[in-house]
Amino acid sequence: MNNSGQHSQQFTSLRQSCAACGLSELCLPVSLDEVDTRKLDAIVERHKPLRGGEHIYRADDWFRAVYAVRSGSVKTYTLTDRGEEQITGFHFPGELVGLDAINSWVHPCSAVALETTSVCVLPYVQLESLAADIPGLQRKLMQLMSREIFSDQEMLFSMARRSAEERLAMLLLNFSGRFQRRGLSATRFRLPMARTELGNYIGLAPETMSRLFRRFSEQGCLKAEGRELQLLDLDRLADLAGRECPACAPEDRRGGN
Amino acid sequence: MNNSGQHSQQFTSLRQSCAACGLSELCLPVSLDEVDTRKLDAIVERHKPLRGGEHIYRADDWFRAVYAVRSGSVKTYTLTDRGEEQITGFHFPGELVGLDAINSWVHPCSAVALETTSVCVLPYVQLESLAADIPGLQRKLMQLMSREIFSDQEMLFSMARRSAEERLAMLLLNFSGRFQRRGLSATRFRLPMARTELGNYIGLAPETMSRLFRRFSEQGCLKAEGRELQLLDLDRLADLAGRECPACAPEDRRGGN
DNA sequence: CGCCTACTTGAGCGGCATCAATGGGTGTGG
DNA sequence: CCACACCCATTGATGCCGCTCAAGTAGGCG
Repeated sequence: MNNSGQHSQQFTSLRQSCAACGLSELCLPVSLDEVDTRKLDAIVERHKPLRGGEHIYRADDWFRAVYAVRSGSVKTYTLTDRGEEQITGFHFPGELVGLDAINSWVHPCSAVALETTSVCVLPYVQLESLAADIPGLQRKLMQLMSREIFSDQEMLFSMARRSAEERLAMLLLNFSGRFQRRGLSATRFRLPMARTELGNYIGLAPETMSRLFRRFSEQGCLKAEGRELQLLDLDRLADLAGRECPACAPEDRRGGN
Repeated sequence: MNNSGQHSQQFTSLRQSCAACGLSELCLPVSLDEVDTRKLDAIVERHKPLRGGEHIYRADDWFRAVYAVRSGSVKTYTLTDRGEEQITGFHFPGELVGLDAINSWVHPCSAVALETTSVCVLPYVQLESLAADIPGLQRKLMQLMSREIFSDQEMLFSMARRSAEERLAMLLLNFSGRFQRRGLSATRFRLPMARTELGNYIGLAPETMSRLFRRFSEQGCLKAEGRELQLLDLDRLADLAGRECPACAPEDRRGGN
């Protein structure tokens, strides 16, 4: 539809190598030797950064490559049959986007930058043949996909039965852990997305999100100023996320009996 | 527990080859030539069938292999921190189980046979090196994992906002499609699991499941006799699954207004 | 300055979990 | 063969959580 000009700017000197990338521990090249890393380097395309709101690909686009987030953040989403946006994931530096298209060769969801974001483009056909050459790369790819399956399932069964409070606590802890893996603070970070979007992702109405943030603040385990978050009590959040369901509070179960 | 004798039958001639397996279209060997299929055959272990209730592996077990369901059906589940079972998936012939363990080398959930079930054991280390030899196999593996990611995400965002009615309709259609892919009837099948388990999977109480089945029957789109199901109106079910949310029924929205 | 979107706060209601009790199906033991 | 236990399915009553609606505030941007 829209999408600004994207005036051709292929001249950017983006030949930063995988070897020099600070995310190599999180991304693909882990455990590759110098030669293999160079081979990988040779197929990676790096373009100029995307601005917030620009799409990496759209649902139903032909699948050509997977994308490694290098900086910034990415949101993936589909449109429901009712035309509403349904967010399927948030992706931070060191994480891959587009793996769900390998099976059908068509992207089942759209991916859009939430802020200024740069990604490494990994053309899939070449990545595949490279993986056949380099056992370590093949293994790493499989591991990444396996982890994606696992974390999706974890989210899945988290959503199924858990209360709104539990869902939000889990999401905050999930973010906390992912920021920490990147060497950032586990307790203090800035959300790149609106609260509405967080709510969309975990299946809660914006109003509920607002009330939850206030409740968490009142309980002293959270401080929020706009998108700037500070987790004040990780233990308490873990309690909120895990234990403490209506059915297992030791005292106070319903009026009678 | 129960189940007839199944006297130790190690002598069974279980060397049925992948080439002869009717599921080859669904499982791994698709598009492999005769030589490659034989190589795959060589690493596949086939044991005697499991009886209902027997485990393939348990959560926290060391990861050694992935498993292809050949006949019967499998349920995967974890225990929540509250000690309750949370079902993470149902798996039918031609589908792989255990892919979520590749990343950590430990099974994050348990897998148990729902009925008499036979599986092909695919030792992962050997599968991995075989995949490096056979590009077609590598691609197929990646596709399978990609599909798993996609369908998990689909389930995920299906659960997030949808009503109980929509969830059940989606699940029934999902099963219908999977039975059809195996060449079985899309409208008539026998569920291998209890309704309680279905409800557990989609996050609904058993009582709600019961009421939903009755409602669907009254609407004439379903006939259920115990675990024997007959989908009478797939179109109507699709409507229930997709459109028809509380917010978009054209008439009859709330009392007032 | 006006518009739009995000966020907040309050009021009301409905969907679905929960509790409770019953009935059927099946395996088990007398 | 029947009695019993156990699990699963059903049905009704009750109440809470979180969605919906409505209104107001605040912040970003042309």
